[in-house]
Amino acid sequence: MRERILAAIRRIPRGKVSTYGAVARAAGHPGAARQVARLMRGAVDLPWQRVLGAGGEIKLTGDSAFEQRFRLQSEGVAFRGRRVDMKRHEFKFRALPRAKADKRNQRNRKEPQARS
DNA sequence: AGGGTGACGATCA
DNA sequence: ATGATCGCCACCC
Repeated sequence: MRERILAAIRRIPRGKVSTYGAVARAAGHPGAARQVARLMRGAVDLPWQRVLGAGGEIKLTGDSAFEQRFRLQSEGVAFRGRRVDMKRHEFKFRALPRAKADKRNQRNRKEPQARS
């Protein structure tokens, strides 16, 4: 579970954001939003600032909340009041990594290797 | 086993 | 918009 979640978070591109719940679902663990958050507390090398609460709200408190906002604005993410303008910056994951891989293969499928 | 906790989320007053 | 409530789930006493 840990790896799938971290992988999902790392897929969020610069200038885009997602939510704890969406990351959990994308990793194949619907309902595990809290675990996503928990997991980020020790993880290094992670674009943690791109993960927000539902609706684009920053769930951190105190200084870290300010830092998250600062880092997001630094990469071009616009806020509307206290929340991120999800309309413009929400990153949509493509189903499960599994299904995703299949689709990708299907599309790139043109190798005339089917002979024998 | 039992109870409390949280970078959550959906719902309702 | 704000606060309360409840469901959820892995951890940690």
